[in-house]
Amino acid sequence: MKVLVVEDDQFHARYVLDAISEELPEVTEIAHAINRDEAEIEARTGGFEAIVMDLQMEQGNGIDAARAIWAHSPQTRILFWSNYADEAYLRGISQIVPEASAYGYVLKTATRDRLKLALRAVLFEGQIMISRELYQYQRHRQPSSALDKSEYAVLLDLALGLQDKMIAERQNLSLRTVQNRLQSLYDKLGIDEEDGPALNKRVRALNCAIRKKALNLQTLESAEAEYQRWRETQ
Amino acid sequence: MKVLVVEDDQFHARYVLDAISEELPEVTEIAHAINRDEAEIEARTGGFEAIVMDLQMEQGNGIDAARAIWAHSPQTRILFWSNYADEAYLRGISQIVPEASAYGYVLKTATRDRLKLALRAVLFEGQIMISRELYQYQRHRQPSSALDKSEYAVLLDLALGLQDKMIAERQNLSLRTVQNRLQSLYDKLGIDEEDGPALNKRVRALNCAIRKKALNLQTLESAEAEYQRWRETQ
DNA sequence: ACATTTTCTGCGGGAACCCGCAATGGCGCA
DNA sequence: TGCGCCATTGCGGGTTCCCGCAGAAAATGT
Repeated sequence: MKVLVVEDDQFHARYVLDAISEELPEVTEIAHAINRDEAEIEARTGGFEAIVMDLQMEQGNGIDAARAIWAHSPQTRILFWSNYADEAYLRGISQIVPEASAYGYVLKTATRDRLKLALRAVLFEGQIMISRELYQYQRHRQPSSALDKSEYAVLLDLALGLQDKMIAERQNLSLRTVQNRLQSLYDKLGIDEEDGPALNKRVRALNCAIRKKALNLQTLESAEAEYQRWRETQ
Repeated sequence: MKVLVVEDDQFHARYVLDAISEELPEVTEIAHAINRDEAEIEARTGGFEAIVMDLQMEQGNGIDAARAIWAHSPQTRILFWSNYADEAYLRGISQIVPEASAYGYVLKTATRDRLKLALRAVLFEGQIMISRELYQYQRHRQPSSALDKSEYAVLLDLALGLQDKMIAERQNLSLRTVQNRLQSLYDKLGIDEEDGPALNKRVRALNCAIRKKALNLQTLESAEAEYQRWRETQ
């Protein structure tokens, strides 16, 4: 079994490499990439069955790297190993994970035992394994506070700075429907329940989404890139 | 000389501790805190002359911790050791650093030699030392693209979601002047020069500020807390 | 098949926002 | 002192945004 580790922090890289060789004697070869370019080249040419990847890397972000890798070899199992329990990351990943693959999400603050467990479960057994801290965001039939898919899509467009008309065009909705989506977005982000004077709901929504970790810098960058691509074809 | 290291990542903590004992034999005692509470208690009771602190910690952020420490002992020298070269951090720090103290900002990606240099320069010699990657934001007489103090203040209020009238009240400006500030903010963030269809400038400004690292999650949290405090006294 | 609920859509109005124009008032410089 | 420059402020108008109302369309339950 061949495993690739993508991690730019040398200490964390060593830690994972050690954990892998301890927990998975089945692994015959371990490679190590320290940035996105290296990772994609290695993944394309190395024929790895499994990858451990840090989501925060210097150039680009881990989700885009994973998308590229999965586009080329959709059966690759990827364990994401991240500092942050952001809903934004989990949403980004679950949108791109292919049917044929397995993935996991472990926090760097997890114990060594939990990391080892995830390594075995995901890389070797092909299970899906998500850290409990994130699982709350997985609620599909939600308690009214989780964003559904279309609301999240509108949130992304709002975050880009698009106006209602443009969002309607991109989502193939009428203007009024977009405004309804925004309304429920405002509700779910809890914007009106704050007392105090009136706020600019649009900006407040972006602010809250970021503070609640529903969006983060990588999400914004990805959405921006996607929007620019969309605009070329409009 | 007594030094306190505030760092929640065990590997990075060990790295710094090693570097300190190698580079600064003058240090007689090294303590280690792994979160904000520990850091404040240690700093208050330990009588440290110098601190090395990670800006990203689990609870609260490093800047608020530094503010609390400096409020209690303003001569303490603090070397910030961070993963990110965000303008937001530098602005936050330079607003709270007391006259009597010295501080430094080093990236975790810096070489061991540069870290050692910063340790000696800041902790021992009491110099100011800022990583080159960040120094670009220090331009006081700026090439028209850097935000001046009042523009940054308006940016913070905008980011909170305040509307023009409220910003005017908080900054003691007329409505129209706030709008002028917003105008120059939009210019400097480069919002109009994008082709494409019109955007919602307010949201776009927040988006750009975040992508340009002029704001980050910690900034938003701090500004939010400060705003809530202000509202109590209104 | 029918009734009920939910979602989508258009219309209209009040509020907030963006910004051009012009008047005022400080500040430096010759 | 006088002149020009720039920040500040008020006014007005066009645009966008937020949202209540009500009808149309779709989904759901019986």
